[in-house]
Amino acid sequence: MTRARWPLEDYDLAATLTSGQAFRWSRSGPAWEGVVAGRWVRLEASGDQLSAEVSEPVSDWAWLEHYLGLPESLPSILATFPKDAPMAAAISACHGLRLLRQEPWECLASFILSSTKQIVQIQQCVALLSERFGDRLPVPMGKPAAYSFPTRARLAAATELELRACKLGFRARYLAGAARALASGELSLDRLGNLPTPDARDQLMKLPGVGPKIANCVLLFAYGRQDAFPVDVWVLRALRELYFPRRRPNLRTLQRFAETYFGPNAGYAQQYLFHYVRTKR
DNA sequence: TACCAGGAGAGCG
DNA sequence: CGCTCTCATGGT
Repeated sequence: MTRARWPLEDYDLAATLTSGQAFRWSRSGPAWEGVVAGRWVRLEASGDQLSAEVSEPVSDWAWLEHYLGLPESLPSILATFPKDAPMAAAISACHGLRLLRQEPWECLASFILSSTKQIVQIQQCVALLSERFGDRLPVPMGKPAAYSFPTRARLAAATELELRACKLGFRARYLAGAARALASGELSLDRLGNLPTPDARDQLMKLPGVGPKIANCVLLFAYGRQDAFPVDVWVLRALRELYFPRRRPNLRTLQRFAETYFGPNAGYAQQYLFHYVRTKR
């Protein structure tokens, strides 16, 4: 089977795919085309249905359901958010916004090269890396070429200069260092899944180019740690404006506040705040 | 032309 | 610690 359908409830596909968590999706008319788990995928949401199309027959769609978080119930997550005015505004502005569950290596690599870059630039870097170091994937007739995201081993073997040619700039050294540390077995992304969130975060931060923000992005967007709360400048601004309009708490203070105040799904709440402040201007 | 985006890491008091 | 500067690149 190359097509599948699901009922869709409380799911804004466009907002989810463009909310700065994944960087491989491009709009194609009413649909979205991208690469998930080494497969070319076309997604279209119409009314209360989601349809997916892939280029080669598959017998099991669990990989895509997992990526999209389809089994997850959004209302029960939103119910854990604090009941305050800023959160209420964010929820009503971003109805159906979801968290994806991405492959850890691709997510980590994407966020290592994300620092000081806008979403379009990150998309461009990821596309260049995939084109040059990934494998060409089968696509339906007439579609532009698509490539898998390069493996750690492949990027570990690349020179820093080759990575710089993908417009990574000073992040090329970080990505090469992280790819090599993982390829050598010095650190295993698989083992992180079994660790408590703070320990997993410490492990990630041993990698070059990975600080608290990027570690939290990976925990949230790839490992499903919905308590991880990435604070970038947008969220920093939002927290200060919405919750501390008079004082000016520093990053550390806000980080601690966020992790307790927003509850067990703090990271999910963060995504709502992030998307809310980014789209309202 | 000069300046800005916006995360990690190094350097400094 | 906590602040400040630098890093590469494309856009204004």
